[in-house]
Amino acid sequence: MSITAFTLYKKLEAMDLLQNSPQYWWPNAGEFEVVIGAVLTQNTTWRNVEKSLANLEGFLTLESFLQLNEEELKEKIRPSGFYNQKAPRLLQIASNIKKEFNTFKNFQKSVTRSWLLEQKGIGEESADAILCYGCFRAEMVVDTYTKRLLKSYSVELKNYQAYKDFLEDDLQHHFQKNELFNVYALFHGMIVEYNKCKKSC
DNA sequence: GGCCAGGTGTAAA
DNA sequence: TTTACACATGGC
Repeated sequence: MSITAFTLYKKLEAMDLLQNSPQYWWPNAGEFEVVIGAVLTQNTTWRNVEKSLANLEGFLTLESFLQLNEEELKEKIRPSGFYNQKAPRLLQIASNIKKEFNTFKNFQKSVTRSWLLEQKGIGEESADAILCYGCFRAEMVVDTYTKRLLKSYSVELKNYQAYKDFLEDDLQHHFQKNELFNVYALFHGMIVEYNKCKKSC
């Protein structure tokens, strides 16, 4: 049987999955460290990302992060894997943000999805995670959990954008425009928490 | 011990 | 335009 995005959202909402989560689910949403976390969590558990973020204490703002050299960064993000490629990519991204927008505040206000996708190390999911949780934009994040969950309802689509459209198009009809950021942010969060819960509960 | 995690870039078909 | 593969640590 198939399902709509709105029905799925309501099902997950009724499960009260976010009771122990931050307001917008992603820790420290609206901070530069969301950019770091979005890259570090690629094919990596959040548990391992947390170790790296702890090592980066004091270097989690755009300006302080740019004080690090590549070797220092590699050492600090080692627990979240792929550090040889994530370190140079993160430094390049941070440097480009500084050059293009000067401050993280300006970045939040002005960055576009296509600008993010031009950055090496940021694909579609990371771009949406940064826009949604880092910039408070109404952009739905699609990850492997999302695809897996939809598949269990016989929804299988051809690419990332098709999943994003499937979710956003339906939800736009059920919420006011100013509610969408919150809905998308929590929807993705609930999907991830649902999968964690499925393993441990 | 093997499998997989809140993916992405590149090269080959 | 798809598909295969490298990238790497740590928990279960």
